[in-house]
Amino acid sequence: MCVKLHLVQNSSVDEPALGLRERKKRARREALIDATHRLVAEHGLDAVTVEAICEEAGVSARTFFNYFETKDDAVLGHTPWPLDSAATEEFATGGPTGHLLADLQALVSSFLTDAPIGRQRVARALELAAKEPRLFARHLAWMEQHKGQLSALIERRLQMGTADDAALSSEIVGSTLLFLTHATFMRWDAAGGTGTADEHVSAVVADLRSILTD
Amino acid sequence: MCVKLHLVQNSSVDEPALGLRERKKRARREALIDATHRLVAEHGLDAVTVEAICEEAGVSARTFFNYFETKDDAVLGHTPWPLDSAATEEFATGGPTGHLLADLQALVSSFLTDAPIGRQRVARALELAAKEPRLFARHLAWMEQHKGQLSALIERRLQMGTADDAALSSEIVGSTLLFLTHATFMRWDAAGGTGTADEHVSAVVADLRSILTD
DNA sequence: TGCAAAGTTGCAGTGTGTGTAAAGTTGCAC
DNA sequence: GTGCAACTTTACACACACTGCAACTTTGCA
Repeated sequence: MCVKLHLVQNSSVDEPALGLRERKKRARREALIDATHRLVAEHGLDAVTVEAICEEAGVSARTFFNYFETKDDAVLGHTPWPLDSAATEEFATGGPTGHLLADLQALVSSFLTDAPIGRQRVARALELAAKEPRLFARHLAWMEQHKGQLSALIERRLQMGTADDAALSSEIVGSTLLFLTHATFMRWDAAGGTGTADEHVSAVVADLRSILTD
Repeated sequence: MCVKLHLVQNSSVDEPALGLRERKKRARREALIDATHRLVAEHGLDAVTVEAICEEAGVSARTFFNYFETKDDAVLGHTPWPLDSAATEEFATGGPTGHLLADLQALVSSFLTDAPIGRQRVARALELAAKEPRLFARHLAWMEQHKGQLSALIERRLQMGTADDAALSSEIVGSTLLFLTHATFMRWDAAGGTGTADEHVSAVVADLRSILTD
């Protein structure tokens, strides 16, 4: 199968123009995700083989695994999580507001908003994940993988916080951060992708608080 | 390899004496878990094949998969979650205290305490899971698998609760329940398995509350 | 003792994921 | 443009997880 890649010229100003190599890489990555979505939507996760996906995308099976660790990751569009953004740095150094909870919410919001995969593709991934529990699990696992980095981030933050905050373990704060991200993600999805990440994370926090303060 | 099973005579009064068949089944199950623990502790998860485990346990590879869905499940001792215990029933019908939070805590505690696998084995599983992120992931996946049942449980409970509780979605309560279970599980492990599940779940709730009420 | 139900086993097969080395592309300096 | 270094893709071989199936063995029970 002969497939042409759509190479989009990056016209943003702050990002230096990407070379052909990098653009091809991204295009191929998205082509693989899209091919996976198409096939899985039609036949279901287990009935689709990596080989079939590769044929659809016009790429060798070996290449597939250069892009994704597992088949499931291709559906989810998972890639190593860029935990070195401006938002994470600001959080670690005590910002943006100085209140732990508010800043956690801001961080969750930035995670969901600046996802390294387009909004539409996220939506399609969610749709499929709802039908295939295994995908959901994989998503959780993927988040869990980054918990070490997250904990380190939080460790930095807690050391410059108030005495109150410092009494918390970075472990539990990290878990909470993951939980908030996850729950917000789901709530956003349940709302059909409408609204902003900010709104949803606030709603989740409110619910949680109401459960915990009986 | 010729391996003899240790068949423990069940002497409890309320449980009718188990037949030979059932006792053998349990013994084999535990033998498989133990063999897996031994080998994985020594060589690491990825270096241990199912075949090796079966040789150690004196069982055919095919039999292994009659007991566990995946290799990872054998480490974790996972088995279909018995969500029809007395504790779950009590929770669904508004008990034991009538306060949602307190009853959630009791439920978490019962999950961890009445695990269908012995305390020691749980401890060993936790030890191994700490070193192998994939196991953790699988554990999360396993919990996620039961979320549907959990949601149904919570749905029943919420319908007989106060107006306050009824405003919550069973979704978020279910997620919270899973989160509490998970976080407590980890905290218990971090404490080296000392203390009771009750104590740890309370501590987790306290921490969470302090994060959320800035 | 004998029969039905439950459990175990070997075997063949599918599919995921990895290591490796050769072949093809791109970036860049001259 | 030419040429070389760095990076990517690809084919191939392989290990291993896991499944379906059809004997075969063991247990429960009359």
